[in-house]
Amino acid sequence: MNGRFQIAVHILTLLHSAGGESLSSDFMAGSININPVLVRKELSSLRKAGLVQSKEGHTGGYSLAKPAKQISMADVYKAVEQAPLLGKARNTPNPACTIGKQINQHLNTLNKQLNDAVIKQLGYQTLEQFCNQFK
Amino acid sequence: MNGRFQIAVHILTLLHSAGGESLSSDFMAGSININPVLVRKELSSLRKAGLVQSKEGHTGGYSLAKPAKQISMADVYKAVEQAPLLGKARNTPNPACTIGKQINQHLNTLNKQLNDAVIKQLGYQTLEQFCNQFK
DNA sequence: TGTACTGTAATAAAAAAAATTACAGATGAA
DNA sequence: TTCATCTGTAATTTTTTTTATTACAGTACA
Repeated sequence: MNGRFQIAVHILTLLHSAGGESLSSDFMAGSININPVLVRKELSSLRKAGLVQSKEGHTGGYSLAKPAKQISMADVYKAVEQAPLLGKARNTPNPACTIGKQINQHLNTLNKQLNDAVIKQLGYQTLEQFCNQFK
Repeated sequence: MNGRFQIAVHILTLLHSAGGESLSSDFMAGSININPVLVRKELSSLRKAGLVQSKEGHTGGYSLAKPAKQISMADVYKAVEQAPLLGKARNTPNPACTIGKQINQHLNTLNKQLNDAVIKQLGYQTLEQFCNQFK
């Protein structure tokens, strides 16, 4: 179980708190307390999802690509989550068994329904609302 | 990310399909295609949650502790899930940073809200309904 | 033109998950 | 009664995943 979502939220919160100023991956790594390369990797996902923008070179860094009001926690989730919510089984059920043969298909359906519910729930909260909790 | 939920559902589906007959952990391990000890560990959680019952000894084995109609997918989730849905960060954010100092608290709140939503969603489906999908 | 960045790839180290081994205890069958 | 077949766990090893580290090419500005 990894912590990509947490890291992504932490990054976005830092960027929002910077109020438009751009931040470097090294600076953010210091607040999150993880390796800067991981931060850049996460930022790469967030950039591809259109949530942050980056600038290379001397005065480079990262900033939000759009107002925090227009970024929902569902957007963050969609940007970083890859594995099914309820975990991913590494086994291959016995195809000679009636249950084993079909179970993955039904579990996938369940996972999809749940994923939709989670995205809906996370869609209720914006990054701005999340950040406003900080005093 | 582990596959405990999948395994638990697989176990319960097998037990339901057995129609009251008890099954051994070895038999179930064969359908799921994982180690029998893992199956017994999972069954241990399910037993503690009141979803299955077991009998030791020669003609021992496992069976459902109540009708599949009275077991919801939320019950299964609650019986086996331990880690937060969106993953668990292993870092300790920098306490000298305003954001770092508070972020875990706010992420926990978010996680709790999401957990409630997931339990609600999973509560809509019973084990019986899940099993009825199998042909 | 050198310094401070981003962007990745490749590799190593650490942590988590799963498999395996081992064995005590229960229960019914031979 | 004793043996075979189970459950229930603990301890250990193996495998897989996650995170950290190293390395370096490319960009932009001072």
